[in-house]
Amino acid sequence: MTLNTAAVTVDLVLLTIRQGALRVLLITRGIPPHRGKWALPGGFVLPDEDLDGAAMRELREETGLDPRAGHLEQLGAYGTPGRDPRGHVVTIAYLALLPDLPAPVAGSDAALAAWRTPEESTGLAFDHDRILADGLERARAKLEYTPLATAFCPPEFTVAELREVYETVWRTRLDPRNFHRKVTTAEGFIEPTGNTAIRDRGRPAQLFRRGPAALLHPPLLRGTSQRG
Amino acid sequence: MTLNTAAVTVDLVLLTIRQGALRVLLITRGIPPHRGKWALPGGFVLPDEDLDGAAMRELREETGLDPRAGHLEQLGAYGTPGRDPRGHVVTIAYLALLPDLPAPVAGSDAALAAWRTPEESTGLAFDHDRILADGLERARAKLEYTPLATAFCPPEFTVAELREVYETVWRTRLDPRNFHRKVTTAEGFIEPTGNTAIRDRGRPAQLFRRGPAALLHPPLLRGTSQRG
DNA sequence: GTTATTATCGTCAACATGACGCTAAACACG
DNA sequence: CGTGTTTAGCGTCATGTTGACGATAATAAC
Repeated sequence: MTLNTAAVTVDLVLLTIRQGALRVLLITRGIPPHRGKWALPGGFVLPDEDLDGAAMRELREETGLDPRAGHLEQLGAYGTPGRDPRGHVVTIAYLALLPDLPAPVAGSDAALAAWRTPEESTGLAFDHDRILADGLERARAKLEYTPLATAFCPPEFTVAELREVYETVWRTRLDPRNFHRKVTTAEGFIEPTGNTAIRDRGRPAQLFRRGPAALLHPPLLRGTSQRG
Repeated sequence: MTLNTAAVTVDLVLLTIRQGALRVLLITRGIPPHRGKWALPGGFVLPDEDLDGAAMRELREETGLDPRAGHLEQLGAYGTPGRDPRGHVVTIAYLALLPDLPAPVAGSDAALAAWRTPEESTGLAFDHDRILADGLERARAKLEYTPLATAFCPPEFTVAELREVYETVWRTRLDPRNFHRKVTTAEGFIEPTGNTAIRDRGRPAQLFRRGPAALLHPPLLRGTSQRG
């Protein structure tokens, strides 16, 4: 039965919004191959460990975050021969959308892990450039027809904060009034908590939490308005 | 580096429309485990073989079909410990949408392979019930916002044939007039070939081929009309 | 010819969208 | 306190899209 075996790893595309920009968590590799290069965090799947379980374990190890705080889903399998010089290594990539973390990165040396923008994140080890590109594309597409933008937000958030998620991930500006109408009328997207908050300036805003919907009806299409 | 290795297989969810129903290709297992049970076709990834390449090879072996005739995409990785009694086996599942094949199933014993409806396809070997369910869900979702319904059609097809694809996969009825308007106005979905064809009865219909679009704008949402 | 059947175009009300005006409620400043 | 600035959130309107369905065209069967 040992016709052909491969090592199986999981790699994580961890996305968050920090300092007004979409950022991905990268680590520097401490051991060969690609020693010293930037790479996506990841590791081997342990014996008797579920793929999803391995991804959740890695997420906890890298960020100290409970996977339930954000969103974690499988992105795809990458197994091109030669993608790892050590031999046949198949990696299962996962995509996570996370709220901005209170602590930088728990459990990791700050010099070895950093939140980078996608533009700063070229030349990664292995085929991680491709995996990152696939993850970004998946994230952008999913914001249209799922309520996953809320995964980038803390438990309570304002409509403006949710709009900033869309504007950041899609690299566009959205009309605040039309956006407000769309997200508050989309069934099950967000629910008012009854609380209000003052963010920087201006009138206080209502706080919302994520609603029960798994799909957006109608979707928030990207062809929305550009604001002056 | 041999910390933990697993066997890597590909399994295929091959969907087509035959005799007015959506059908999936199943095989009967000739060897243990699960000998005699129905299962999705699949096999081991060969050394130095790409995952996509292994899926295309299996597709050719099982159907005799060129992968370019339909659509083939990765569905996901399944690696729960215990899913295969032989040990740690991770499978990469692929989803294919295929036109109705001229020959039944080339290169396979007819008694060992069959096109079954999803309703007939419960109790499969391994975790193939789950993989099949995920594949069906993916196919249904993708018809909404991609032009992949054309992958179920021959190179030239009528609007009515395309509509039957949607009706079959979604298990609904769509209004022929509104459907015609939507697919002919959606940019790059289908292109007229200039030919016409008479199908069963009635006025001859124009023939179309698939257009260049990769995404449907606007999407064909499922909330369409029920016809009496 | 008449009838049955399907293709394709047209109409219309309901709804959704994008552009944008307007008021409300906070803070900063004098 | 009053005024200016900022953001929240509501309202309006022209335009586009959708679903329901009428009408006509083009074929085969008879």
